[in-house]
Amino acid sequence: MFEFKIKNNNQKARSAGLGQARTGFFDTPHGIIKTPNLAIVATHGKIKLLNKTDYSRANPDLTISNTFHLFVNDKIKEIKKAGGIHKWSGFRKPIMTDSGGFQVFSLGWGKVFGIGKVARSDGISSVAGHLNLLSKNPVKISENGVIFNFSVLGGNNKEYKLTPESSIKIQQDIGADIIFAFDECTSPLHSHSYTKKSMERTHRWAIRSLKANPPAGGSKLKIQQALFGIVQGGIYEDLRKKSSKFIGSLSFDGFGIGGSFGEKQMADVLRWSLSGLPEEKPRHLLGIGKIKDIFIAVKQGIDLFDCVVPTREARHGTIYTKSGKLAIKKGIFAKDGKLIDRNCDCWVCRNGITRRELREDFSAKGGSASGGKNKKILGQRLATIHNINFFKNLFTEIREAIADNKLEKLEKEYYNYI
RNA sequence: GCGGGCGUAGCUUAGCUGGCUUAAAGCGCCACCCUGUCACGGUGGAGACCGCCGGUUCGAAUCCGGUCGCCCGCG
Repeated sequence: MFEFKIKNNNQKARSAGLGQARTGFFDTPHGIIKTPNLAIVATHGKIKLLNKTDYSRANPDLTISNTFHLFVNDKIKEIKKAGGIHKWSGFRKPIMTDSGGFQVFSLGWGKVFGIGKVARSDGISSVAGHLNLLSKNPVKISENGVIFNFSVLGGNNKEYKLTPESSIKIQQDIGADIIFAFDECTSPLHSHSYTKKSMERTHRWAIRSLKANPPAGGSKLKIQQALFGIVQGGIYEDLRKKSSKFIGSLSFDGFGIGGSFGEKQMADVLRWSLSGLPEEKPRHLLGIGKIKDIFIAVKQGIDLFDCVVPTREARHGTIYTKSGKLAIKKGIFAKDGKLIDRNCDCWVCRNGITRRELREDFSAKGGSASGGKNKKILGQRLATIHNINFFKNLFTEIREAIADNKLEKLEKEYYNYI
């Protein structure tokens, strides 16, 4: 189990200096994941708005759920009782869970400073310059773990605690095929010294996570979960390389590249982050999924991704087509009787839904207040199904292109996104 | 014909015992945004000479008269 077979590592391209792209198969208890591939985000256990039928229509290859959100929303017992997340959700393909480490950032510094996974260049210059905001951070980090308390932001006074051990325990109860070590995601706003301190703590947490979930291959435990360690180090070359070497030396089943960074640093940060990892194990780039970035990462040798982009943008009315994004809520589509994408084979397009119809399905109009809302949700559901299929096809094309050594050519076909 | 009600952004309305209104909101429209989901979303923006004419007043969307249009009763 959890064997990773690299099928095509594009030796020719590598020797020509054109990149490290590779294809492979990752064997899990719920099927083989062809790589490169993308996990569709299902934070609370299920992809937002999709019912069981929609799942079979969208048919994602794998999904990723979130330890922190399932924990805080008190779903763990329910999932465990059902016999794990596959039975609980009805999705029988590979599932991952994130450890909650990202929420240490997204609900902490990310929220306080209003920055996201990929920080924009015009943001606040540094955390050090805004120490007055320290007291507003609802996330308290210590060597032992992390305490979340949202009362500083006006929430209730309840505390939620996660440690490497408890995160792993929860992830075992959830029972996904691939789980992640507990870490702290840092941002480009953090200084070298803080990032170093945080990274070293994340390394200690990695060892603790590993101890709490011994590798499946070498253990007699019945737990059939692959554990991925996470490389941190922010935007700093020395730290990234160090983290890569350290995490890469541990007996993880695969690796995640974590952290929030600036838009222009993607390729560099990835190169440094991958420098110390063993070739024969899968590498997952956490949270990245804009098409431009996917190509950058695949060329660096990333095997797996997860990202909210396909589903969140679908809910916000952004429809992906090969010739570019369609902001389907705009007025220009009110009389557009064309198919959403005539080259698309998704369930929505196969059923002949036009742009005008999909736009109408995003409208809150149409009858009673609740009817309007349901109608709006219909559009969002259809868009979600379409976008999932779009990204699924994108990755199929990427795998084929790597095998045919035509990745550069494929990237050019997506010029609208580059 | 008589009595009553209503006419404010593209739509639905708030304001209507006059100055806090350079007229407000929701929807719609436009632009931008979304990267290990606090998000069925966020941030901006355009858009109204308050039906029309006249009067009272220092000052009227708000009061008065007339007029046009629509609605409801009674004939």
